Amino acid sequence: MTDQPVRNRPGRKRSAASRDAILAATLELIAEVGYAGLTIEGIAARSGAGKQTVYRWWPSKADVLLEALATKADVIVPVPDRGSLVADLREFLVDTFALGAKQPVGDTLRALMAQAQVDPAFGDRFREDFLLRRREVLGRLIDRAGDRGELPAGVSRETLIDVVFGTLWYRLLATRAPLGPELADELVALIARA
Amino acid sequence: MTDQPVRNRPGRKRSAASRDAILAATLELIAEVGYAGLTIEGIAARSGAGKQTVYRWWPSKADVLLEALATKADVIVPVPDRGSLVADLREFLVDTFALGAKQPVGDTLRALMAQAQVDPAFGDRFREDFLLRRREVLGRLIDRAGDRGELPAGVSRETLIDVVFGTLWYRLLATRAPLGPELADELVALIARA
Amino acid sequence: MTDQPVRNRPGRKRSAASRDAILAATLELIAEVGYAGLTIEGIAARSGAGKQTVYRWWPSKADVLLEALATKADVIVPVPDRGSLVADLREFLVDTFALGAKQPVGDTLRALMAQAQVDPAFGDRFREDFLLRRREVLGRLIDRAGDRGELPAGVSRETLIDVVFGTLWYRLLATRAPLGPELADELVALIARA
Amino acid sequence: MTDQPVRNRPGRKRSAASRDAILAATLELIAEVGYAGLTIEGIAARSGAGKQTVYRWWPSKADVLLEALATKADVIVPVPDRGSLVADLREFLVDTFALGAKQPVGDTLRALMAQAQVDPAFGDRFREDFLLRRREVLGRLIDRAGDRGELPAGVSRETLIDVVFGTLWYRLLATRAPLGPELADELVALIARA
DNA sequence: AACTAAACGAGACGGTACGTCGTGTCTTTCG
DNA sequence: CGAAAGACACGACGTACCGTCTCGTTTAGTT
Repeated sequence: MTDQPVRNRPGRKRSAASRDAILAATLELIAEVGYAGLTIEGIAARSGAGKQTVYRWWPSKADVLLEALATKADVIVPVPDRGSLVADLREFLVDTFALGAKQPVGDTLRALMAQAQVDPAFGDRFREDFLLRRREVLGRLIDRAGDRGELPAGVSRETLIDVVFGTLWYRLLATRAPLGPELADELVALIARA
Repeated sequence: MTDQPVRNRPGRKRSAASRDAILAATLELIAEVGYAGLTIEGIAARSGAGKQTVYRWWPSKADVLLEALATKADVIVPVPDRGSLVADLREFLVDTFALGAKQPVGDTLRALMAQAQVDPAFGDRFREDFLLRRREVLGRLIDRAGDRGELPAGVSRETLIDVVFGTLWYRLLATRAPLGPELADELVALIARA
Repeated sequence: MTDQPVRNRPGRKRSAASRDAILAATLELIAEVGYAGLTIEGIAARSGAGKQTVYRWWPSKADVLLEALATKADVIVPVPDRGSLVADLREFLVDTFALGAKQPVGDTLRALMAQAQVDPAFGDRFREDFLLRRREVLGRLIDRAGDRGELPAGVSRETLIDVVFGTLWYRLLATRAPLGPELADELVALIARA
Repeated sequence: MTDQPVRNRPGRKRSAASRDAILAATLELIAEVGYAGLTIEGIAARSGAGKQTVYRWWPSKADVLLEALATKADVIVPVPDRGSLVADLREFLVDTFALGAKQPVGDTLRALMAQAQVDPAFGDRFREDFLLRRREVLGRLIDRAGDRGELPAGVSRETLIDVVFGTLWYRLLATRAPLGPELADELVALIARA
């Protein structure tokens, strides 16, 4: 995720043990002290690595966390074609909500989105490496519905995606209301009915 | 915003001059150095106040910023009844988008939402003092539409609000795509058509 | 000790209750938290007085302490004439050591001497109001011995005083060895034998 | 003075440049602003070191000052045997007084003795690292005189040391009278005559 | 096998900001 | 009008992390 070596440089190779220990320590710490209490100093201490080793491979604590998250829950899951927008969208939403409703995952996502606001460079990486990949999945689903003529008029593909993810993120970030299947049903109703 | 004394306590009264200088300095600094570069130390120095004075009245820099924002753009604006959901909602969205599209306001909102994720106590205050007030305004508009029978079936009042604000915030936080009248039209189409 | 009124000024008179409460609180606090932990803030809080009231009457916490000490143990005690330097000096030393050996008195004296080094203005007041008065008492005793021809040659009156008080203070400040009658005997021996 | 390395610990070594800069800055500052005006903040700023670096190696500003003093005037100077108590003691006193009469040295000593009263832990270090070493030097001189039978009866070795240093310190701390060779003569007379 | 290069743990370094404490001044209200 | 209460500007405190920089050690190629 951080580099594509290919070559054959001399010198000691990157230690997979360190990498794993760092990512594991990060996940432990985020659960124990929260994102605000997470520090590179703490990650290094907990993992038994030196600070330099962390800085060598990740530009910020948010990037460590992003990679740690990726090791847990992979971001790209193909969506099988269930034959209709209603069925496809419902399945996608129920799966996605289930993931976000898991406490540690939801907390991490909130922290990363927060950091993306404060650190623009990380924001770009977060968009690229996470948000856009998720949009693509939903996008393919919507394109299939478009081919079937199931989409509402007057609303662009991109805006539809914004509405779906917007509602999801708004619940996560703002109201912190539960993400359940009822919300999935309502969103499906809103989009399919239009 | 912090207290409603009514009191007759002895002792020197809170200095309005200090309060104003602090809020003004905060707005200057957020424009100059951004939220990440904003510090209580810096606010105190720029405003000519002591750090203690800031800490006495606000629990965090985000709270200062929230109050500073409130002095600039008041949060509650009544929405006149234009006779139909389409007209009401479009006007509300265009006005709201126009505010959020202003660079300093949008930046500040993003920073506050970010901080709300990281600092749960501030999160509660932000919800209470800002987010819920905005929801109320939209809620009244939707209730009027409900009375007229203009609302889509199968979607609750709260979820409708989530969809509208969710899309708005998602654009602000995630895609950073422009908030223009076209988006307003699409949202109106989606909701009114359903 | 700080002022000699005589006057007929208008306005409310100085509150003796406040003065006493402040001095009493000071003695309590010095015992509880030591000189370093003693603050004007704390004295005011403990005594129920306002900080301003303390500042109005004493220039520093050391001055409060000096006056509090004076209320406890009066500084000038006449020394009866026992007929010889040996007897006079021994009595003076035993009495003086007994006072300094009392834990709170010794601690306070050490603190005041320390403060006198750090704050030159207080140093002058301490010398004037305390140290010189003590020297005078010993000086009179030595003068009587001089009249009797009991003093060693080659050592001035002032230097003799320096030697006696120097040894006393050095034990207090530096070695913190006990101040007992044996030391009195040795000093008497040294001076009378010479 | 703070540690006995010998070690083979990993990690970057202590920077001698920082140490020297800190001690030098301390001596400059004590001359410019006095002990009360001396702050760790100021020492760090003047020396170009970080505050943490100062705190890492010294527990208080007094300890920095003590070590800075030790780099300037070494504390242990052997006293040559001049053949008699009178000669030895006079030389010791004249040398010692000359040192203490130097304005910055005297000021620093006064400040350290003051701090030793206020901060008991530093008091122990001051006694151990400075006062006792000086006592040893004088002690050896007195032991030589004892071997020659030159000491007054009825006065212990330790008390003799107390008398000499007591008089010296009392002049420094209390009367602030000059430390000149006349005082040396008088002390020699007092002790040798007894 | 010797050499070179990089990664590693450890930890000191110059910094910045933190949140708190005490100072001495001021303003307000009460008795 | 004195004295309480308490807000204020100021400045230093000691701490926590930041991100960088040596150290000495370990691990891989490359000669």
